[in-house]
Amino acid sequence: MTASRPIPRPGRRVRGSASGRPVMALLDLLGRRWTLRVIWELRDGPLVFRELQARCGGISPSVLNTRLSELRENRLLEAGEAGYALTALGVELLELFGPVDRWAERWAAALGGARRRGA
Amino acid sequence: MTASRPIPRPGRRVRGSASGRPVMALLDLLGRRWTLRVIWELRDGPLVFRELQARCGGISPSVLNTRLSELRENRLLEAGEAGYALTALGVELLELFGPVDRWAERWAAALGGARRRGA
DNA sequence: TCCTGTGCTACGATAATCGAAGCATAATGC
DNA sequence: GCATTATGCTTCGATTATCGTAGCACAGGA
Repeated sequence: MTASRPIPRPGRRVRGSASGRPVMALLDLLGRRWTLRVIWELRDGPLVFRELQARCGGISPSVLNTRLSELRENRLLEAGEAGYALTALGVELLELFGPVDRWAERWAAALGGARRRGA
Repeated sequence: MTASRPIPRPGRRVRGSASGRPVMALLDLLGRRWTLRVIWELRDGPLVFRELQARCGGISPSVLNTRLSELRENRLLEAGEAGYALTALGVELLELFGPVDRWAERWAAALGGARRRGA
């Protein structure tokens, strides 16, 4: 255990917010590197540790394990027979990102159409 | 110039993904520390630099400036008379988080009701 | 001129993340 | 029994991101 920051949880004080408002805890949790990506990669079903690691582009196992712990602690994810899977709560959260996926396409179109820079 | 990581953009390769899929770029962008929070704090209107910094719990100005650059570069935010404000795109993205806010409340309720640990 | 507020930079210190290697366990094949 | 493979996961040194404080340059206002 590397004993990093406390895992953000609703009702607790979180990074940069003394309020403990749920959304602040959520933003803290999701704002950590790879967290959003991990949830995203589990959208089509459970994945074992190493497969999940690969899907996340070779994220280092220590960080992945840390993220898995945080997400498990917050009941967004659980370990089962087939590997790690989103819980019912996790699926709900993921579903909120469905529109985000579609929006990202429009965002890309807006950026690509509006400017002619970069690659 | 600290020349950190390249700013993620749709169509470019991003952290842990060679695909350049818009949603991957978005996850990379939003997965950086304080990014979600900055967008969130601008939900009620423009804020000047220092006020935004304060709302984010005293985030260090260098990081805030980095985040602002990234968000400006991606047209989610712009600097105007009254300070920094979300663009139309930024508002759209924020609106996707409306359900997230409500969901966070239910999430907190689920966690609080289901377990009796921690403090 | 002296405040105050603005956006923002510099820089040393600290914490998070990386990258690679490896451990312990369990299942499989021989 | 013994090697092989796959599993979840740990360790550790190196790199990167973020922090925290101080301060600069500019623009009013008094």
